[in-house]
Amino acid sequence: MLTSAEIATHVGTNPVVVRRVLGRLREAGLLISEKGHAGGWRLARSPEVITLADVYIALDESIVAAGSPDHNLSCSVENALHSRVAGILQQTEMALIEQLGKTTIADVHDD
Amino acid sequence: MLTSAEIATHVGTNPVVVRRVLGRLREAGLLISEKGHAGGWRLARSPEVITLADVYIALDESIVAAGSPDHNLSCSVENALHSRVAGILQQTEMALIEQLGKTTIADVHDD
DNA sequence: ACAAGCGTAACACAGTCAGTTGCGATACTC
DNA sequence: GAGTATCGCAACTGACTGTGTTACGCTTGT
Repeated sequence: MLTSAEIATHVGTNPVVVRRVLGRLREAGLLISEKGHAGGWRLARSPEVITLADVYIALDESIVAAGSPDHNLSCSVENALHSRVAGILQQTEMALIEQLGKTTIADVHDD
Repeated sequence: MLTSAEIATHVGTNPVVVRRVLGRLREAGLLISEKGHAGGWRLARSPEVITLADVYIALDESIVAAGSPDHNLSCSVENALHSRVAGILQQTEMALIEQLGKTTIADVHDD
């Protein structure tokens, strides 16, 4: 069980920033936070069953993202380009998630 | 042969912005710009042999990029995490480029 | 009651990017 | 040679974003 302040000190930032990020992981069910005296943060599940993909998805990063096609755009070339690129990006994102899914928190910790 | 002003009007932006972007494609050898009266922009090669990967690389996007590992960081877990993630991202980026390489400008144009 | 912790809102600050203006250099036309 | 159209580039602005910070309320254990 670690407090926001401890984590913040360790990574060189501010407790509020830590709570902002970890809060999203809590919403996703990856972490549990406890309030009050002796509160703090801990993993919601065993580190062996949390993958980097879980974290990536929880943070909703979508590094590889295609914005919506800006409907009603008159240029057919622009449309065609967007379709193709969007397809490729989606495919790439799935590949990324698949790769991230192969590494667990425990794997990283044991290196 | 199109001028920056024509292209800018078409995509709804400013000629200078167009020149900024297309200038990078020119540096990469994908486009040729001609100065003076009746100048403008044209493809440096046939659209059949320019791929989306060429454009992606020319623009140096690196959508999927891992910053340098911030050398000399004391936390071994952080190090291990960075190594693994960087590897996955690099692999993903290569896959993206490979996919982009399968589509040429001509392909997009003919849709 | 008090202290320690999270949750959240509000604000400041720096960085980034599109947009804009201005000006010089180049090349074509007359 | 004068005029005009174009690119090349630098400088400035404004919007947006992300981090950091402060402040305050709520929860929990001693």
